[in-house]
Amino acid sequence: MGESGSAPTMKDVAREAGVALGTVSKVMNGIPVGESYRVRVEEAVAKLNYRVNSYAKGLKTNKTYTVAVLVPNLVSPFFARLANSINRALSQKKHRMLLFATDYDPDQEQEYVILAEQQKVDGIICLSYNPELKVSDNVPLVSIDRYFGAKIPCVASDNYGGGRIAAEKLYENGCRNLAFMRIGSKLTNEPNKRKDGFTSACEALDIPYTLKIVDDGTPYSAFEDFLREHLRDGKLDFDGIFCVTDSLAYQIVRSLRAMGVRVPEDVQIIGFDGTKYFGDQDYFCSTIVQPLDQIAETCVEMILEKALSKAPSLVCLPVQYAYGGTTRQ
Amino acid sequence: MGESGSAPTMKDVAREAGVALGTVSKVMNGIPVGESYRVRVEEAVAKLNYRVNSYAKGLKTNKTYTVAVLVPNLVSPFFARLANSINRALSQKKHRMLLFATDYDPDQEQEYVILAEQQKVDGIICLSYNPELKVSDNVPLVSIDRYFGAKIPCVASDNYGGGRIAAEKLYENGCRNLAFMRIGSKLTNEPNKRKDGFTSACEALDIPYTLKIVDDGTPYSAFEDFLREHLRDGKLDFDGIFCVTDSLAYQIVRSLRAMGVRVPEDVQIIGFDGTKYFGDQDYFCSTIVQPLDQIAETCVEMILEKALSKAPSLVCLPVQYAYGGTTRQ
DNA sequence: TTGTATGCGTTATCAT
DNA sequence: ATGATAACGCATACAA
Repeated sequence: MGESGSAPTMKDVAREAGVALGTVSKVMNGIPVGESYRVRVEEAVAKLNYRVNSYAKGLKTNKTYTVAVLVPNLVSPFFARLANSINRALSQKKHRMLLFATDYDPDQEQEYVILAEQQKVDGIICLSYNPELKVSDNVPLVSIDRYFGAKIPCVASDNYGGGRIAAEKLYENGCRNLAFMRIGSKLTNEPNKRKDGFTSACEALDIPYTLKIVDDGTPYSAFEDFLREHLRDGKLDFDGIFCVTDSLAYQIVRSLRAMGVRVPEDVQIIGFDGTKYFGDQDYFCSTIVQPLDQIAETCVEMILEKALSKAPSLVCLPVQYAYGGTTRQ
Repeated sequence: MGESGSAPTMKDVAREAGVALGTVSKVMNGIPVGESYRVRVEEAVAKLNYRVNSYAKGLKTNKTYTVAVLVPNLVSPFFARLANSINRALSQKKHRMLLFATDYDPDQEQEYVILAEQQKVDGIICLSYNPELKVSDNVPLVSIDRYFGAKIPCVASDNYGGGRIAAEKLYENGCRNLAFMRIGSKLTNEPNKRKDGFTSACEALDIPYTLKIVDDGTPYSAFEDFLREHLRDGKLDFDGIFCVTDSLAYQIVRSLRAMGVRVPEDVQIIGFDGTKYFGDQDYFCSTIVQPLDQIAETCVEMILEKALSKAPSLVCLPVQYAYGGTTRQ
């Protein structure tokens, strides 16, 4: 292309079309120019296969149409779907997505934030596990699921409400003795509210509940031990279990079935997230579905909003119960 | 930051440190300068929280350390894992990933390729469904799973070998009447070779086989009809089935069990991809595992290689059988 | 309406 | 070794 094999520039186009540089710029940006000029420029563009250099443009305009997205990985279906939804939302607004996988590592998160800043992105959307993430205040940042303080807007599902719905649904389905299970960080993030909503609903319904909460890194067998402790004569103490994620719920279902406990006949189980087989088939389990598209769209809108400073500091979006085979219908 | 609220530049740092612009540049790029100068610059950088503007740098150096990755979506576990592996491989080589989801749409693919070119990426890695994708020849492109001709390197699993392994494994496990099932594009992409390897092995083993291949868009029920046609007195004609993907295999297993056919007792099933529950738990089914990390690393190495022109036009990487509960062990 | 000139933040080539 | 200066490709204010 161009003269020498490197990409053609506006100058090449201008020479080819026999017009001035500024005219080419105008045509490329849809600014009206004389009809004949426009045609000649467009022909030259087509002939040379010219592409605007967005680096030069970005340097000049201080706008890159690029947003950095930080998630732990793309292997967990939840993160993958989240990234997918964010990507779609950005794409609709003519923005591109720079994706960083942090692997839950606070140091990497910090490093990627710095990289994103160098990259002069128009904003950063992150699902962070670094409680003391430092970010320059000249780049907009929206957090998902983690409240960083009033200065940084946080978008999350209504985790508290989801916990309530789970308890209420189990109650409605006849359960009278519930359990909540969770493995997770001690960081104060929004998903922790799932438990609070759950216990609050149990208390309102006046039914007993048991909590089994273990720290990150605890082997899964801790849950199996817990289940076994509550198993007497092949019957479980509980008739309903709320698990903090679908992933955990799925494992619990397997363990219970292996122990001879029937799901949902003997015990009903509800997970959280709304994960589906292969992304598009059935739900793994009955679940509280997170509105990922809505979360993504909200994040993107907030990031691209100029007035981020006076955005709400926490946005909670409504969740929904969905049947997935591990509850009575 | 800086003076006015906008990000500080090298000029600001130079003024703050009382040195010349060029000196700051050298420090930022690790080029040796006098010890005292270096310290002063570093202090100024820290004080101002200065970040190199990669757009200015990219404009000057014509190197962006950014690679565009095009996949259909991040919802399918296979694509998500692939993107994850590519991201990791790029990250290790100090490159960033610009992710585009094409939704299988040839027009969008073309559009994103153009966008990537504008973005002056150092290369493009794509898993394309557009047989006539046009790409300027001044930007390196590596294709996954689709052979575009000798000029564009293609990286893929050894799909043919995988098909063979599936047939041989089923035979080894006692199967003597096999079936292959597939839903998929008629485009000539590498995964089509799964069938060829399978049939070739069947013929070598001298065992009969049946093919059920339907076009994209065909409802899944076509497979259930097919199964029912081959069901006599609760027994299936086949004792082994090779499915083109884990996703299909999973559905087939469900259908069969619903029909009262036992898996793996009555019929053994092998899928393809190596997909796991929630990305990190068990395999969905017995499967031919694709070496995603290796595919990703190969793509990245080739893209960052200067001598892409004399790269091999097709690289096939070895696959492996893995037990996942739908075969006899 | 079209053309010209300046500067965005950086690197690199010069003299010094 | 350090400091001044010219590009990189583009947008834009200004002059024609």
